[in-house]
Amino acid sequence: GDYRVLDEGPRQKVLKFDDERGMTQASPDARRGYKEQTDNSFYTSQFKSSTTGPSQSLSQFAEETQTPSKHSVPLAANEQQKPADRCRSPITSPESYLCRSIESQGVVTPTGRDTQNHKVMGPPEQRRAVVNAGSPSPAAEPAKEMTSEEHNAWLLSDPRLRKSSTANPVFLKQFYSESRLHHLSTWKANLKSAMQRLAAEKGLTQKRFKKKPGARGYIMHVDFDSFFCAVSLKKHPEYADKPTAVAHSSGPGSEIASCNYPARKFGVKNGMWMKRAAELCPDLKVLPYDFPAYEKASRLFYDSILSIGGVVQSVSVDEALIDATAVVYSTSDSQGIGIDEGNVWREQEKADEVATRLRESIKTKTGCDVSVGIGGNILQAKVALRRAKPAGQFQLKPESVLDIVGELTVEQLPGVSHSIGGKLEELGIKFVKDVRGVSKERLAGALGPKTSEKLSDYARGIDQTEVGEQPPRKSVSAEVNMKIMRRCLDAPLDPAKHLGHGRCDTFNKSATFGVATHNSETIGKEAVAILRSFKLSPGDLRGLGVQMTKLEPIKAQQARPTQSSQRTLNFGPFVGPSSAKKSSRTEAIDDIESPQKPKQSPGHGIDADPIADDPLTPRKPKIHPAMALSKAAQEDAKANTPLNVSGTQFILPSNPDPAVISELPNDIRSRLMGQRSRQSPAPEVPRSEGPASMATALPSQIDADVFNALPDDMKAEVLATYGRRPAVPQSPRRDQHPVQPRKQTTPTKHGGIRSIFGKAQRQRDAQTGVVQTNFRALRPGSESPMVEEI
DNA sequence: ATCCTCCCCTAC
DNA sequence: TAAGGTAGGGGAGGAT
Ligand SMILES: Nc1ccn([C@H]2C[C@H](O)[C@@H](COP(=O)(O)OP(=O)(O)OP(=O)(O)O)O2)c(=O)n1
Ligand SMILES: [Mg+2]
Repeated sequence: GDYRVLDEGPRQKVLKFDDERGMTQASPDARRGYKEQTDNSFYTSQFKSSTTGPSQSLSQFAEETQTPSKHSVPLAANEQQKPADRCRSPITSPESYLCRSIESQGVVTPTGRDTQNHKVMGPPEQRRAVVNAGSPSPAAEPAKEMTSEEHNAWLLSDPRLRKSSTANPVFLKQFYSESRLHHLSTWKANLKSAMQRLAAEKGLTQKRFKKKPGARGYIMHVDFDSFFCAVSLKKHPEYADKPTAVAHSSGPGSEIASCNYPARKFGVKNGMWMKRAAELCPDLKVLPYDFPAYEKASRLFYDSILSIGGVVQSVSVDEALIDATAVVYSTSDSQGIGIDEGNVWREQEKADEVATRLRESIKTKTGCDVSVGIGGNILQAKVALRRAKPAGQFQLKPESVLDIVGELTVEQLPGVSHSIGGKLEELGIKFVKDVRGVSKERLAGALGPKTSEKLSDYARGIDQTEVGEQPPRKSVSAEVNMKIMRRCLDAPLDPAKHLGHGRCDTFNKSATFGVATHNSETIGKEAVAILRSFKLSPGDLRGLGVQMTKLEPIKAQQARPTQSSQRTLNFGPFVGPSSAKKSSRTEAIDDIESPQKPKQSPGHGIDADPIADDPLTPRKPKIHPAMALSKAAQEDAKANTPLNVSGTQFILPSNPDPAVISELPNDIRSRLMGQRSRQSPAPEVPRSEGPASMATALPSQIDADVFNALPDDMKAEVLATYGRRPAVPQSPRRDQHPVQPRKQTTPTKHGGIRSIFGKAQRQRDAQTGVVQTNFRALRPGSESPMVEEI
C-alpha cells in the first residue's frame, strides 16, 4: 500500500507499512498474530513521536506483550506422522496457532481457481510443464501432462494446499507473523533506529569521545547464548540440559532457528532442517517460538548494555557492540597511549570487570546467559566472542591477536562463508594465517579489490570500522516477498524436489522513475509492468517481491503544499500527483489481451495522466498478489482537485525549461506535457504505449516507458531534475521477449524464491538522513475489495 | 574513472 | 506441512 514517513528522527526516517491491515482481512476467529499482539511495543511500533525526553533506556518504551503458551514435544526419531496426527501433538495441537484452522473463514471461494491464475500474465500454452509422476495427490492423480496453471488449479483443489496460498486471505499475515527471519529483520531495523536516536539525543549534550589514532581501544561484542532456545527454555526448564531446539514443528522440513549447546554437541546447528537434525540427534526436543518473550529479553539486554555508557551499535535482537574505550580509560587516565604496563593492565582489568558486571546484570534480568568478547576492534571482539561462548567472556589482548586470528579457518571470519571460502580454498588458503602469504594481486584476482583488502586486513587483526558509525544511509529499501506455495505436501521432502518441478529461476529487474514517489499506483503499475515483461506463465510463479530504493524523506514543507515556496507548493514529490482523482482504479494484471493498450492515445492529451486515467478494468479482476501493492492505496486520490483549465490553450515552447515546467500547477503542467507528447513523437521504444514524448531529454538510466507511465507531475519533476544535463536515451526495455533465465538454481535455500524483481542499485550520494524504513499500509479499508476479488 | 543495473554473498 | 525475510557490501560488465 501507500507508505509514509511516520517519524523523523535525527538521522532516520521511518516509513511504515502495516501489513496486517493491508494484506489481511479481519477474521474474527483468527488468532491474533504476533505483530498485532505487540503492536504497541517498542520493537514493532517505531517510536511514536517521542514526547519522552532523551533516554538511555529502552524499557520505558516497552509495553508488555503476551505470549501464547505452547508446549514442547519430543521429536520422534523417525518422525513420519501423518499431518493430521502431528496436529494433535503438543507443539501443533489444535489450540496452537500452528494448526489453527483457517479453512472455515469463509473467504475462499470454492470455484474458479483454475481460471484464477490462468490469465494473469500470459496464455497458458506459453509454458507447459510435465507434472512429476511422484507429485502429490490432493485428490486423484491428474493427467500426466498439464499446463502449470492446470497443475496449480489441481493443487489448489486441496483445501489444505489452498491454505498455504494466496487463496487464503490471511496467508501473508500469518506467514509474516510466524516468520522468524522477518521478525529478526524488523527488530534489527527498529533497534538501529533506536540506537541512532539515542546517540543523537546524547550527542546534544556531550560530544563523542574520540580516541586518538593508534590508541588502544576496547570493543565488546555481547551476544546471548542460543538466544531463541534459551528464552523458550525458560518455560520448559525441564529440557534445559537436554538437546533442544526452537522450530515451528518437528516435521522434517521445519527449520531450526536456534538450538542449545547440548544439541550442538550432536552437530545440530541453527538453520538446519529438522530432518537432518533428527538424524544427528534423535532425542532432540523441539520448543515453539515465543517471539514476545524474545523481545522482552532483548529489551532488558539493551537496557543493561546502554547503562554502561559506551557507544552502542545493535547487531541483532540478541547481539550488540559496545565501544567501551572511554569507559575503560576513565580508570586508567592514560588515554590508551604509551606502553605503561600499569595502565594497560588497569584498562584490561576494567574491561573485564565491565563485561562481568554486564553478564551478571543480563543474566539476572533475563535468566539467560550472554557471552562477551573483548578486543581492540570489532573484528577482534567478534573473534573473542567465539572463544567466550557459552556463558563466558574472553578478552583478546593485543599480543595474542595474530596467533589467535591466524589459527581460525577463513570461514570463521565475518563475511566469509561457503562461496568466498571455496574461492580461497582454490587458492590453497584454509586458515586465516594462510591469507598473509598470498599476494594482494592474487587475492584481488579471486575476490575483487574490496573483499580482498578487507580479508588481508582481517588476517592481520585489522579492522578500522568504528562502533556506531553506520554511515547515514543514503538509500534504504524494503521489500515484501511472498511465496505462493512452498512444497508439495507429500513430495519428497528433499527440497530439491519441491513440487516435483526441479529448479526455479529468479528474475530481477528494476525501473528508475527518476523522481521519488510514494504513489502506490505508480509503483504498483510499474511493478506489474515489470512482472509482465518477464512473460512468465503465472502458474509457474513461486514467489515475488517488490523493492523500492533511493528513498527520500518527505520534507515537511513539501508535504504541505499550502505553506511554502512556489516550487514546493506545486511540486512536492509526495504531493498527490494527478492520480489524485476521484475514482480509485487500477489495471488488472491479467489484462494481457491488450498489452499495447495505450494508456494515453496520441490524440488524447488533455487528461494526460496515463495512470490515473486508466479506467478500471470493468470485469472483476482476479487480483494477482502483485496487485495488492498497487491496490492498497488507491483511495489516496483525495488531495488536489485539478483546476479547471479546460478552455485554455497552452503552447509549449519547443525547448521548454524544465524547471519552469516544474513550477506550474499540476493540471496545467499535465496539459503541457500532453501537448508536448503529441508534438514530439516517440523514438522507437518497445512496449511504448503512446507517445514516448520527452525521451530524448531523459537520462539514460530512466527507461522511456517507465517515464511515460509516470503521472505528468512526476514527468515534469524528472525533467527538472535531469533536464539541465541533456542525455541521450538509452537502455530501452530489454525484455520484449520472454526472458531467459539468467541463472539456473535449485529451489533450495537460496534458490528461486528470492526476489523476482531486482535489488536495484545502491545509491551513492547521501543527501538524506534516511536510515531505517518500514512499510505500513495506511488505509485499512482498501484491502477489502482486494480480498473479495481474491 | 565512475556510474548503473543485475546480480551474488553474507548475516541475523 | 511451514511460514526460506531483508539490508548492505560488493563484483561483473556495460555505458557514460
Ligand atoms: N539461521 C538462523 C540463525 C539465527 N536465528 C535466530 C535464532 C537465534 O537464537 C538468534 C540469534 O542468532 P545467533 O547467531 O546469535 O545464534 P544463537 O543466539 O541461537 O546461538 P549462539 O549465539 O550461542 O551461537 O537468531 C535464526 O532464526 N536462524
Ligand atoms: Mg546469540
